[in-house]
Amino acid sequence: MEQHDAPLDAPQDPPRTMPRDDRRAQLIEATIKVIAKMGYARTTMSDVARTAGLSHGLVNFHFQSKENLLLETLLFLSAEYHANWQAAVAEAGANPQDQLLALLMADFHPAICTPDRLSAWSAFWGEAASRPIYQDRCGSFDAAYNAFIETLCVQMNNELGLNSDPIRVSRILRVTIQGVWLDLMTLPNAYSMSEARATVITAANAFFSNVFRNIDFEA
Amino acid sequence: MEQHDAPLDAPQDPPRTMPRDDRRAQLIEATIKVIAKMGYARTTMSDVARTAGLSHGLVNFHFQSKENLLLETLLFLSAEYHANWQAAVAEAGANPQDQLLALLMADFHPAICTPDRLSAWSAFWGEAASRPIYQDRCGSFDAAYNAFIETLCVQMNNELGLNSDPIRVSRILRVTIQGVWLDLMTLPNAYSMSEARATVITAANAFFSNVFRNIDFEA
Amino acid sequence: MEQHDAPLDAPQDPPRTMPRDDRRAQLIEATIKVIAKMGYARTTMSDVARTAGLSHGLVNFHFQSKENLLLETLLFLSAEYHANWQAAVAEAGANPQDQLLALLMADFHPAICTPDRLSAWSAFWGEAASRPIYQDRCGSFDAAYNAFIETLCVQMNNELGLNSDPIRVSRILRVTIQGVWLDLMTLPNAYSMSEARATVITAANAFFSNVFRNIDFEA
Amino acid sequence: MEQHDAPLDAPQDPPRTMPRDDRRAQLIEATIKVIAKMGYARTTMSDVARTAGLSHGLVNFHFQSKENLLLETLLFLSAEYHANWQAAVAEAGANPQDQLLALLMADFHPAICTPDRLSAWSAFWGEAASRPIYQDRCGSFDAAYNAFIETLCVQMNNELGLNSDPIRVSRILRVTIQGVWLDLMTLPNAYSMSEARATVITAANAFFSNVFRNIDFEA
DNA sequence: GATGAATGAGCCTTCATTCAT
DNA sequence: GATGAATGAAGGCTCATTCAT
Repeated sequence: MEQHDAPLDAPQDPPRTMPRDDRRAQLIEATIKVIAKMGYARTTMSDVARTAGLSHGLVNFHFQSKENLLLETLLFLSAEYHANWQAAVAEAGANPQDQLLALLMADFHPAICTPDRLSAWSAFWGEAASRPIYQDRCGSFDAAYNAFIETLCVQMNNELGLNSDPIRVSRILRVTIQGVWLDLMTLPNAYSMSEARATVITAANAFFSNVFRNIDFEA
Repeated sequence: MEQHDAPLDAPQDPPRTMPRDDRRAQLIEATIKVIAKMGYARTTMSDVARTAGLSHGLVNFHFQSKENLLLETLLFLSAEYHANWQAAVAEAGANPQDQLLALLMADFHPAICTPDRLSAWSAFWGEAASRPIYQDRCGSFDAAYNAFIETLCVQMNNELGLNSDPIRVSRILRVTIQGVWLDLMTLPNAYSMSEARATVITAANAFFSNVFRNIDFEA
Repeated sequence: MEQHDAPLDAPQDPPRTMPRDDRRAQLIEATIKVIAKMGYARTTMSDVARTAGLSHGLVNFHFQSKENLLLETLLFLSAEYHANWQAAVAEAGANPQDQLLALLMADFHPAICTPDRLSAWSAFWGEAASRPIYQDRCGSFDAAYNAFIETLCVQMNNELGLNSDPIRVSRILRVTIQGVWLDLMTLPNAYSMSEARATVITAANAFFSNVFRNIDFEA
Repeated sequence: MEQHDAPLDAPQDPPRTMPRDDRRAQLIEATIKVIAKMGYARTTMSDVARTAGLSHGLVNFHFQSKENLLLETLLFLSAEYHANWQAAVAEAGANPQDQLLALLMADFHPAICTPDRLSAWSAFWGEAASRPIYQDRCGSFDAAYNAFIETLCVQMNNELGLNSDPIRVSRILRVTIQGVWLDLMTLPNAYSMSEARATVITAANAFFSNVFRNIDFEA
């Protein structure tokens, strides 16, 4: 506990004071953990503080209120999610088919698709129905995502000479990912991550002439 | 609401005491309403009692605890859901194609697919991740449902001479319905019930050679 | 449960309706049991009704309130206690020495000195300090008892030519019985009833020249 | 009570926050007062908090539950009782006769023998019969006490050449003190503290050849 | 007389929030 | 910045009491 007299260059000791943003990130990460473990309804400020290894007074200092802490946590998850698929798509190049595959697989990126994050997302979804302020961040995660996957479906149709309804197809792909996520959270004996990926690819293949037939799901 | 000065022959006057099961049903219905409106986390016993027009003591009298009231509510929803699709399938006859259509559309039956029930389901899903006792009732609603839709997919494949993976296809159909439900709850400007049905049919058509191409979604 | 059509002369079946006083006695006996088991603080009307095998509505019907039920229970115990030592003394004849012995042993009469009754007495004592209405019934059980044991001590002094203070001696004998009772209730490994009797006799012998030296404690 | 307009240098102002142990002691003292006044059964957390001049939330903060608060109060009384007679005996020197006198009189020490403490003890005794967890602390207050008074009785017998049963004698002395305490609590018109002391000494004299015949009870 | 559903006051407890140090 | 004691609103639960049947 004692810190006075600490020798210079003791890097393993967490500093007594940290930059604002680091503390905030630390607390948000703790919030995700607690929501995942306890559920939304039974998440308390003390749990969050204890998980972060901080005093509970600090949580209010940095986030003003529990309401705000939870909202900021959702905003963080939402931004992280957005950044993740944006990066994946950017890396995929200009080809719609590559972009769609990148988009579909992005949700299974290990930084995003952790048990804690899946649980936290589920918890926020459950509350969103009665919390207008959560809705536009939870509904489909991300309006830009919806717009983009629709665009891709249109481009795929054009490229492949198909005429399926891109709105419905993109919706099915989106909710399939969502549903697979929920399965991973909820099912007593859930299937593997590879099987989850395979399921999403199976859906995409059904609408786009099997173009993803040679994908390796283990990646 | 007022009853004073009730004219002679006012048969609508609710009896002060009711049979146990009727009161339980009444309280469960109130619980669904409150969860839908307030969300799981902010549902209180007083809300439930007030919504049912009863004293809060009665809720504990019939359900012993809040925990138990919520569990019984989930069990009720689960049983209701199960009974609904079972009835729909039974009515559809022996043809797998008719049975699958009946199954897919059953979830949109007006008795099941009300805003209150959708919201309540969402709320329970959100909690299920951290409540093992909820999981087997929420996971996929219903293990029998999963088994049955898989069987139907196998039969459809046989009949239509297809060889898609029935596990993955049935999973996609299931989560598509789930996802469409969540959309109806969560999206700021959700689409219509017909569009919801159409989306599910679109998914089924993609896997089963368009056999449902002539379905009327408005029914 | 069914009682209709009961053949004449079925004495083993408790009658649907009982005389007032029998029901009251039945409920008081149940109250003693419950207080003994649960303690005063955690005794509830429902416990009493359940122990008596009756509906809890009946308890209020017969006793108007919990407060009154408890008071009447104490009055019953008090009257029973009084009647017991009165009868014992009456049976002992006119000799003060025999009367004192009868009085001291009366408290160990099997009708009085049961675990349930001892516990119930302890519970009422504990409450008496803050309940003026209990005090004169609990303090020394019974003012007549105090007066009588003092009289006996005076008579014993006269007969034996002693001059100990009869007030203090009678007080010591009284509280010794009380204390032995409490021990039987409270001590983890209490001593036997014979040892309890022996202890009281030992006290009496100390003040009255060993006149009770040949008493058989096992009786 | 009022503090507004407090003059400069008002040192009596209680600090808003206190060390944990001080607050605990303060709350235990308040609990004793409330039990004494209301009895065990009607003691509420709010009463305790109000008596201590603190918010009710603080009681749970320091004691977690009512159950625990009451248990810790009993443990405190028990420890206090033990420390009191230990100190009295230590001060009395090595002579068994002096030690026994010190032990018998210790229970009337003004720090121990206050109306509030006597009432609280009575209340706990009353509950102990149905609370195993209270029993070993209430039974005879203190197993060490029992052992010690027995030892003293043996030593007194040896010194005085007597052969009374030390177990029964020590038991009578112990329950006489207990009974006198209960009298002070319970009797409508209880006798004085001096008379209480005199009664105990009278008992001791009866068993030990009047060795305490010259004691001044007023001390 | 007897029943048990219904009521509501009162209690214990939790927990978000404040604030002196 | 950081801490943790302190507050008090709010909620779950118990249980004595009532009352229609």
